[in-house]
Amino acid sequence: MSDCDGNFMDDFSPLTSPRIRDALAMLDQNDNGLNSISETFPQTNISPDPQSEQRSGGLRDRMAAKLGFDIPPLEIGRVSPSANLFSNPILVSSPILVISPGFSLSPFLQSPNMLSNSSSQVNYPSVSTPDAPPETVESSGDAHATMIISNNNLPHQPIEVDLPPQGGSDDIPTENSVYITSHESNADPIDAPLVPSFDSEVVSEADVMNPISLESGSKDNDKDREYNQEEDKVEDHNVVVEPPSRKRKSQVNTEENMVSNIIGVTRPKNKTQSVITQVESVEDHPDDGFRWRKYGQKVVTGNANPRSYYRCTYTGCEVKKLVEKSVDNVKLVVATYDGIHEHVPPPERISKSSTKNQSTWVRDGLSMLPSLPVNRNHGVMNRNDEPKIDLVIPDGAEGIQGDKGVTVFKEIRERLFRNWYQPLDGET
DNA sequence: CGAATTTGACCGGCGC
DNA sequence: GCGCCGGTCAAATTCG
Repeated sequence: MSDCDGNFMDDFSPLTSPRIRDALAMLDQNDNGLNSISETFPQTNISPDPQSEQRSGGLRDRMAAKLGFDIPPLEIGRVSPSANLFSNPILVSSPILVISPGFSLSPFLQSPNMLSNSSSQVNYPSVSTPDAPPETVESSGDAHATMIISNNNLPHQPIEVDLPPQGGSDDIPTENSVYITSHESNADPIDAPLVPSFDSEVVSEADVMNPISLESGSKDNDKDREYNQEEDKVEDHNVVVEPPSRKRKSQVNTEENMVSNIIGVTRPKNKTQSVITQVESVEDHPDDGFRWRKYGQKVVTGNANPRSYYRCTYTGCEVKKLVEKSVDNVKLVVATYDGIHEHVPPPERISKSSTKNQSTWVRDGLSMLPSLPVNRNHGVMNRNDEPKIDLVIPDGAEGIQGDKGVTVFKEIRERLFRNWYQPLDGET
């Protein structure tokens, strides 16, 4: 917990790449700071990607049916030569995705394609923005991403987003996609304060790699922490706060705080934010810079590839991670991070990663963006929840250079951690 | 020998 | 009410 108190930002690595900005810019042509997508693209109904028609009958279709919207096909092929986010170098370009609370992640795991690159334009039917074409968001590059926007009040909105031509450096690891669910409205009365209130944020894949220090209500769960004992061997990578593990009858009953998500999985009643990353890798469990302990494995319907369950081994950290290979492409490893790491990666780990694995969060700034401020009470989506993107970091977002060479987007930081971040040197 | 993984059982939610 | 399903537990096993 101590890690969370104030200085976590100093632990972020430099946010050097403009890539995220470009990507974000694609989503929001408004040059006036942060904008709510729900405001910018009210009631949008994205037209199905023509390419998706070519994959009828696939998992994507199943998921589309399940989610209630069409899923654009995955376009894999853009590989960053030096991408080494994970120990496995084969990574795909990564789009940026933010999903509001109430949107189940499970479907994405089963059909990661919907997260991947797609066509070159974003069509936003009914979109009306001062600075952006009503129905189209063009990109400055050739990389694309498909966005699934969830909103409790809007229809599911798959949005394709073009990514800039690797605006960042080549060594920026690129995940195929990142989903971030957030929420805010249903925060648990008890835990809500633990995480700054914020709407969905558009974050780069690197964000997922952040060793972020966020409170996650662990105060109430200290007694539940038993699985981690290695503070100096952190290997975490992504964070999302998850409520205490579901207990059996004989165990502490916290069912009153639980609720089912879209596919019936027990989740915290007030939703939990999660981040889904998709990485092309030959390994079943690519190294993401954090240390995980596997606690289960299971084959789930819709994917012959088993899903593995991991927990962060860091003491007190309750971040969980689900990893499975895409049913459509075994090279794609889809990982869902549930919870927020309340600690920073240990020095040795950072060193190791930067020298051996070249984990991005160590080498480039993107990874050091504040990770998803996930409240254990956020993220769980209900079957009827609608997609929503509450916030898009506009092009030209102000980056802040910290005293440790850390650069973060001020907008993001303030939005995500406004309740407890400490101004960086030179900042007013 | 301690840590990590494996794996079958168990649990609870959801749909029928 | 029952069966299915995803997630978790925990004893056994393997690994370093």
